[in-house]
Amino acid sequence: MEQTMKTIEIDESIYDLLLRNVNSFGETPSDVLARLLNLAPSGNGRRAASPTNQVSQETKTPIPTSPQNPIMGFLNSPDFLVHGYAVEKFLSILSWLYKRDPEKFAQVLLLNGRSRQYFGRSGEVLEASGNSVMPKRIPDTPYWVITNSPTQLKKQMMSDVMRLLGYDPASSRAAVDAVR
Amino acid sequence: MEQTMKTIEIDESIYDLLLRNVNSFGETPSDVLARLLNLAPSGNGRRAASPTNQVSQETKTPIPTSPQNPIMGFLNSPDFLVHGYAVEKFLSILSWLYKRDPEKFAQVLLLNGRSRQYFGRSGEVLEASGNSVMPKRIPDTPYWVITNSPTQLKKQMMSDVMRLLGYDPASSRAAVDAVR
DNA sequence: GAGCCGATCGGGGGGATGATTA
DNA sequence: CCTAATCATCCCCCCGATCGGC
Repeated sequence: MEQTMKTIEIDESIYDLLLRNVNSFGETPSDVLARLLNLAPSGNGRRAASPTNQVSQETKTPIPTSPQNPIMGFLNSPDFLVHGYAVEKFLSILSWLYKRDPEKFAQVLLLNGRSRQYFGRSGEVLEASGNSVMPKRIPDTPYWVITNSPTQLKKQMMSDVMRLLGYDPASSRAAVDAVR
Repeated sequence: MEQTMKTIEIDESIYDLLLRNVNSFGETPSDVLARLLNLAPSGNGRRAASPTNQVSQETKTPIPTSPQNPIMGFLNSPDFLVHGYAVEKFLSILSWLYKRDPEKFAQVLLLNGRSRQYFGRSGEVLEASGNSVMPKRIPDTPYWVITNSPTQLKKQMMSDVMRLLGYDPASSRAAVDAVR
């Protein structure tokens, strides 16, 4: 067990829970936790084989292919798949996001870069914040976005928008990957 | 909602797992654990048939999640969540603190390092106290802070500010953790 | 402004890292 | 001299916007 240990404080009720789940002599709180959380024990011993695990253990997100995710459905729909350019896809996704929750979408107005304003209620606002910003109206929406940016930045913007609007990482990743 | 706390040592891999499962600012390891261990079979739709993995808990008390004190509300608000950089978050929190009590905020002027002045009423004051100090105005505030410091020091500063302004440890910790 | 998209490259800033000092 | 904490240099990444490609 050559592992770095960390010390944390836990609520007594959790402590009790751990106690109740001690399975053999000599188990440390860490051992019990590892089992309960379904982690492979660090050094020794066996692990409880339990495939379905609720806890997100890795950063790797297995991308769901079926529309378990509302946005997946959209990203695979003809309406979206028509688009060829990254800009079109970018705008299209934003438009869909707006439609899903027009109120909350207003939050995107908070996003900006070092100097540029990323979103606005008019193209002029955006033009004022930088040069050759190429503002475009997000279709069927009262909002505008800047459009002159590396694809990588468009992805970044999409990621920020998704986070702000409260989407889960998987949906966010899907949307980001779709900007291309 | 005061609970006795217990201190335990856990494997670093578990610690990392907890970190990856932090859902909102201000959550303690205990909060995260509570959520993970408490997991109902499945939140949505189908249930994972994995009794092997089920935690024995006759605990009827739903384990408390993070208390909602005012600053946590802010830390989870769009206004704060927009920010990507540690500096931005740092400034944003300070701005919020100022707004809550502009008078008392003046206390921060007392904070300094070995040679550098940390806060001031102008950028020049701060520049005079060190090199490449990168003074920035705290938004919507007559105060400036130095900005060129390791994140760890920004956290320290935040901690000091919170203490000076009389915030409780939980709020302080939440603010400190949010600088990242 | 009006052709439009977006890669490329210059510039600037964040903040890690190594230096410095108590 | 050694350690811990602060300082500030400087690398790297990110953003901006020009300009090449279609």
